[in-house]
Amino acid sequence: MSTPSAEFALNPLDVLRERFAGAISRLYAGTPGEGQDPLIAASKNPKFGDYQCNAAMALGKLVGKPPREVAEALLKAVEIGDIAEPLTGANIAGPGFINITLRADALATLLSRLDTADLGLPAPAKRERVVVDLCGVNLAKQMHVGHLRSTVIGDTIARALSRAGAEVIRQNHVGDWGLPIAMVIAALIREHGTGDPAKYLHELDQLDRAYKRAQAECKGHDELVEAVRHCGSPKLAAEWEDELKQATAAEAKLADAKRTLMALQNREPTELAVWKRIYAVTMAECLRVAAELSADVRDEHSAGESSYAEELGPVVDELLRRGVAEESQGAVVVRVEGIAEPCLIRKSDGAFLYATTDVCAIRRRVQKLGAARVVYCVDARQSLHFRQVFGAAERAGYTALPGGEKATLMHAAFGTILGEDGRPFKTRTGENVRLTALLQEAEERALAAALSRNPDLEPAEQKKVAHAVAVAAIRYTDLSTERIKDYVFSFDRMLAFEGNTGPYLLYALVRVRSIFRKAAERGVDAVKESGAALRIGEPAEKALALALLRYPQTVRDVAQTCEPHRLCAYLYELAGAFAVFFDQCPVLAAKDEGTRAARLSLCRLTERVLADGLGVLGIPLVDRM
RNA sequence: GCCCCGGUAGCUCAAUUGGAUAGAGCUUUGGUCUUCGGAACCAAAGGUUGCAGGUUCGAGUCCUGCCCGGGGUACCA
Repeated sequence: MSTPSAEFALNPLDVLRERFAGAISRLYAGTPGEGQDPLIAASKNPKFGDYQCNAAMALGKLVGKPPREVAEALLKAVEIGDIAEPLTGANIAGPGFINITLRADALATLLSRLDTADLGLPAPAKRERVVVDLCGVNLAKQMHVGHLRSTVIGDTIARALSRAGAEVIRQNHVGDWGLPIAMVIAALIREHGTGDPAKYLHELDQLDRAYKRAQAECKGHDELVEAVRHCGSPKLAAEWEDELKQATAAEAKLADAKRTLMALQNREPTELAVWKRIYAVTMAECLRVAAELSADVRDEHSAGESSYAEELGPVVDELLRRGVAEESQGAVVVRVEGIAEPCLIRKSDGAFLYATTDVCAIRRRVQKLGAARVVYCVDARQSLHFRQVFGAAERAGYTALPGGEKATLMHAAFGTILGEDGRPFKTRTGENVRLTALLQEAEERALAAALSRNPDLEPAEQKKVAHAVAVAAIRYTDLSTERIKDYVFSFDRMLAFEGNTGPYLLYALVRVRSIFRKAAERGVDAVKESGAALRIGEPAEKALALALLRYPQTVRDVAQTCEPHRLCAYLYELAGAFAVFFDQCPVLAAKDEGTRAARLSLCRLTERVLADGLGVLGIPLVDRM
């Protein structure tokens, strides 16, 4: 996420940072203050100017002079006359803050640099390769609310990285292997025989039911039953007859599942055919749901657990041989510094675990795919698991890139979606809420709300608008707060359309677009005029311009930190700045043609940044709503 | 027990990673508008940032100890 050199910078922060750094190094060469960060920041309060330099306090400490004296020296030494109003003693405030106000013409120049095809985010010469682990579909299960955050946040992080110039490889770590799947396969073969599974298996709902059935059938083996069985009392055994029968049946089913798992691992045609069918049926449905949420998760992003099956044994053996792993209580573990619980990579019965797969995944992603960064967009409850796996991979040397540099592993953890009761979000019957159901209800509500405000909405457009607003509401809610925090799911709040919501941002886009539509109706050549020179006069124009200039760095920050809520907050502020501008600065009815053209340019740029930003959030765009 | 995460206005959340008087939205009250979409804009009201110490020019942010809530804690994924 490199920043452009200040010479071509469009971000005032970059320009000011460079100029003040220059002044500091000239003034304090050879002193402890020489390398002091200029500490340039956008001012929170307009009365402190547009930007501020906060370095004088730290410098004062370093060179043993009063901070205000340092500030005085700084503002005399720094050369920013080309972009800022002249600095005088009046610009020094408080303990030594230097307040800076940009010149209107400089603002226009900077804005024109933003007005390029890439909106200030040119592709860097060296594109960093990043793997984003997202979505996490499970075979034989519908996409439900438990997949929402990984899909939406992961997709947005991937988009931000890509927009900031990274080469992104999305990886859907599909849960397509292991005993649970074997249980389903075993159950299906018992129920339908060994014939072609395509003949009886058509949709995911069948599998969803089969999965639950298989889970239930294999359960029933608890410690109480075990105790009764072993106590040898005929009386107790008679009383517990049903439970014992159930347990015996469950054990048989479980044994069947384990046999099936072995068969699957040996690529037996019957089991493999059922597995393939389950895979096809599941993915067709789940990828369609992902697409409806405008998440870019496609078949080629799938890298299921099954694809690591062949690597597990050799990796564990290798780690044992190299002394990275050790035997412990019959199992194989990798001990990780600073964590009490070791990372378990082979069970005492010889089977592998999900940690084994994840260690192999790191090896593949870094050493084969060449990822300099791997971002895991996974539930925060997996935090310990990833600390263990990252530590194990590190010890194994799997985080070393082919060139020798070390890859960065990051768990972009997110909190839980809660119901109104504060417990994890479920249906009244305790089921997981399906994403299709969620989306459908959101669309119905969105349509009703849209029609109540805009009854003239063309029937042909209604479906598109309802979908865009629903996706905007759902995604924005999920993205707009810090991802580590839990949130309570509420249709009412996300579709309230007032304040900080996805629909509000769409509304801002619709309003700016309607200006151009109106322009066309009135015969104004908006395309030509909006290419006119920018001119910043009114306070509302200036505030909008300052907001626009922050866009590229905001996207880079989101890519760096994997925190989409920063982009949400930015876009909300931009939408707010535009709303004020829209309120106070007539565009088509501007007092003269020059002003109209300049304002059309500002509108065009606002439209482009809003659309681009909404695109990074994965929110579908509309012209009307 | 140990580990991780959270605690900010009545409610939902921010706070540019240590900067000025902690900001938005919702709610409430009042106001703006013969004008490009009122899903708007402006203003008022609302705070011991869980508690107590510490670090320093400066702490919601960092360090220590407590309190409350959630989660995780060796052979499920």
